[in-house]
Amino acid sequence: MTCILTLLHVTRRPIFCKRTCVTSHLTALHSTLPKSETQGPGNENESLLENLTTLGVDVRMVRRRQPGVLKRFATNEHGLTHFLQSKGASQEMVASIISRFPRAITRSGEHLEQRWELWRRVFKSDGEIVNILARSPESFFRSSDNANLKENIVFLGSLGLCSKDLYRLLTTAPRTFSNSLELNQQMVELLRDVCLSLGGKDPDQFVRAIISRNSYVLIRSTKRIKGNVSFLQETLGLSSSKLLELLQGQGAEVLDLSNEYLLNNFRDIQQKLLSLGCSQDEVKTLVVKYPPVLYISRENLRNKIDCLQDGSVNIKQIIQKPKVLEFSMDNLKRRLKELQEIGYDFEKNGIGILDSSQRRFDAKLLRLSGQ
DNA sequence: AACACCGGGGTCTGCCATTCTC
DNA sequence: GAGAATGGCAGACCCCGGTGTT
Repeated sequence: MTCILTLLHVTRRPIFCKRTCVTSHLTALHSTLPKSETQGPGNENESLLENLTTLGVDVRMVRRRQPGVLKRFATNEHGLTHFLQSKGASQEMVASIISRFPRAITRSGEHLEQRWELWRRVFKSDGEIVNILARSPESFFRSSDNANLKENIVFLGSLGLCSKDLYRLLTTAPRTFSNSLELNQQMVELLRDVCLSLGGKDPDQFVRAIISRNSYVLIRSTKRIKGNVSFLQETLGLSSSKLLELLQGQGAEVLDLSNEYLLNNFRDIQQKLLSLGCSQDEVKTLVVKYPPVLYISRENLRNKIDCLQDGSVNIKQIIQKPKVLEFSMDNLKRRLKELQEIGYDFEKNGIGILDSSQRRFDAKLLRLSGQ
């Protein structure tokens, strides 16, 4: 298990204003909180409150999130602080970690050492773990069951994921670690069942394919995944083998969306295309050719289609080459404008130029301008 | 050279509800 | 019955380039 590591770079996925929303939400919430939540009940441990304040912890946040912790007499805030600092966390990080997941201070030094050692079986440096902790304290601290964690690591390793995929799984969805072993096993069983029910011959390979393409599957409910598979099956009317292929391919990317979101987005796509004179079959063609279209928010999708149409791209061309929808609005607008300036004819030349990489697009544009 | 096809890369938490445990 | 542990939820893309074919 010690070889489960490969370096990976971390950049982005839309982090949906979550943190800023929480902050503003907090400010708004605080002004309306009942007195007991801002001042605290009388049975809180005063010396603990002092300790936390000294450490820079946001006690109001603690009181709001896990008030029971403040009533405890035996806590380990200093031990936790020293422990995390010895691993490279800054004082601010520690304060933020405790503020966001107060129960962290109830973990003993021995427990922390053990848990860290287990995480280190997957991550090769303390710094990587510190970064994840700073991002998501709950993933590390929510469970106190180290034996379960150990079993989870063994189980996830036994799925036969390549080291890169396993590392990515636990970097991007560290909550997987804190799931009960049973929960993770249930999801894997569900995926195997889906595969077998669709006539697949290699359920293990299917599980690996799904997890490799969508790291979030294991932190979703089986109800959600099951619902989405059923929805795709019923809506797209594909044969079992075609659906199996879809799920192992780009279809995996939309499996973790909420059932309702998937349904609503499909309806939006359908409504938009039908209003443009397309047939029901063409709606399905679009989704099958490019399942991630279900991921795109309603407004974004409408804007992109409108923008392309305004730039003289035909909706039928979009259906045939839906990958163009993957590009940002800004990018599409820019390209359409540049192409318009040189009189590019989409009807004659197709829309392939729109979904090429920037480098290829620029090179092509240069050639066309030079002619 | 130009194009189409295709798959790769990166990427998630903080909260609430329910169940468990003491 | 309180606090701890665990399960589940909402939210909502973009870009690059290898390779085979003509």
